[in-house]
Amino acid sequence: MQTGDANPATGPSAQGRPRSLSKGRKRPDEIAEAIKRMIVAEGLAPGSRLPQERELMTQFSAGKSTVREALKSLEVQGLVRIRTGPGGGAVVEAMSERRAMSLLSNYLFTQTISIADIYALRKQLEPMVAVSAMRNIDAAGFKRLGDIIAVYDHDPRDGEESWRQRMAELDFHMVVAEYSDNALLSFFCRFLQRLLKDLAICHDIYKLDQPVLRQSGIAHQRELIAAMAAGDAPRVRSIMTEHMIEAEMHMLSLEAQIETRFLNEDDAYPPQSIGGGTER
Amino acid sequence: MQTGDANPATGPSAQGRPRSLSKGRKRPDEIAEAIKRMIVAEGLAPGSRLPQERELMTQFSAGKSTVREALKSLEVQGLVRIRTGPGGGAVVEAMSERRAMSLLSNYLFTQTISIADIYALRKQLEPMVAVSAMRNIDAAGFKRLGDIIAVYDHDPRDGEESWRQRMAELDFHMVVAEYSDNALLSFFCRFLQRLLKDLAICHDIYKLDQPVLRQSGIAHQRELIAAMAAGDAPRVRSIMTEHMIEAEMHMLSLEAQIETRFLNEDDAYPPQSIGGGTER
DNA sequence: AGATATTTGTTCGTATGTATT
DNA sequence: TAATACATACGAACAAATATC
Repeated sequence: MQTGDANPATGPSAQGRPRSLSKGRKRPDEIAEAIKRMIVAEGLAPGSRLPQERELMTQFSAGKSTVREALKSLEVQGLVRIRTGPGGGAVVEAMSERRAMSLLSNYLFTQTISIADIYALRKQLEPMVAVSAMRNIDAAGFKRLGDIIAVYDHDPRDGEESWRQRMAELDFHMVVAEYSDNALLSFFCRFLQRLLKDLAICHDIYKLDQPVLRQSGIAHQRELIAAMAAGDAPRVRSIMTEHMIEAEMHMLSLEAQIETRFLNEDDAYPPQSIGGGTER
Repeated sequence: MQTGDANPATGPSAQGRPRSLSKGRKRPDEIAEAIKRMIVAEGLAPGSRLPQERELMTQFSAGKSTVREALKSLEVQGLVRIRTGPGGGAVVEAMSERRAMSLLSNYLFTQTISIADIYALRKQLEPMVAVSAMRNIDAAGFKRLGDIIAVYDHDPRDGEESWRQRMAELDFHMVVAEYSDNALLSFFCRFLQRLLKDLAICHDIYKLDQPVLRQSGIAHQRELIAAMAAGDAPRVRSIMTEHMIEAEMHMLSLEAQIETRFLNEDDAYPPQSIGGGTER
């Protein structure tokens, strides 16, 4: 049964769309939910292929564009990726951290967030994540941290380089959090770091070089690496706490209230635009 | 210029779609991004109306279903709501916390999360959020908290009621977090609470009554209310910390590793299904 | 490398549902 | 109630991408 019985030009006559009931819910959403249920029910892992457009059309007796909308919805939610060509179609996908952050930033867009808010959290979470990372980091990880420090181990030539150094400082913490095995903690930390990278207000702050602070930051980070290598959890915690307090004081001395700016999942660090729709 | 010059049945001949460049990006995504940019550029607040389908079609020289897909994408992201009828169309919307959590849970679905992970965070964040809430809560807030406690101020008749009591205990913390003016902190706490409500493993745990723990929990919460009313921040912090430690011990004694289950934004507390696509 | 087949991507006329006036 | 304005849905035709031979 081909939805419309291949009714040529006449069209309207035998419309025949049962459409169970039009109880508020719209067709594409119903289909999207049905597909989701299918994914969980069959325990489809990332990589599994879903039925293709054609088949979904008949399966749900829906039109092409309706099915497409449903698929689009799933794509935006980061649950599937759609490919063209032979053997193409929708494949189940694991949502990227990047997309999760973009989506979340859309929510925060309407909220008011201050730098103080962010640091109130970082003061608690960064020490925790550092201790957690300590238990998993390896030589390669330490090398990555060392390489990052090298980026800001000298005076910046201009505001541009100063900004890049601040980004690298945040990358340092990004890498640390990456080694934590607490996925929630890691995500929260990295999200806060991402916010600091993208917030419009911070952008201006980062252009100013603060030699004293930068020196102190590097000192803290080197001590941190040593403490992590030594497996000294209390020391890791206290160093990171002090590091955060210092960073907070610096940031607070500049700006207080800011409006959340959007993160864009595609661009590098553009301070404004809403979080991404589709990967790449 | 009407997209296709109202070319009747001939159709294909003068296709004339410039399509700037087909560099990987697909049309609906381009349009969605363009609309997003429009929203930020013009600073459209929630409630503002976007151009309607017809106009967007001409504006982007795109077909109906293409525009529709773009709009669908924005809808899933919680940025607009679409209404039918005269004066209908897409209106800018503030993303709901509920949807933000659903979307985020889709990401966590593929990660491994343990109860210990959740409580490691709660131990830090709940005391913080309680202190933060203390500064904003009013008489009405205290009344809400008291009413919630009443739900579990007695022995449950069965596993069903025991479960409802556990939900109410989490609601207590939900309300506390609601009064914090740190939107990030509040969101993180409430998200953790939501996870505890929806995780499949927890579902089983909640069916067992633990009279001793419940009594102790109530005692803590009553002390907490008193400390908040008195504006005693250190006391609020220490009570909540102890409360969390106790709760963690209880939960850990039951289960360790769990797979993240999805949150569903529509249903009440169903332990499995992927987070919602569209509101309501 | 080029041709071909497969499958998604996009358009557009038509028809219908739904909310406003 | 009717008219109107708008979204919602269908599906055939065509375009573009991509895998396979």
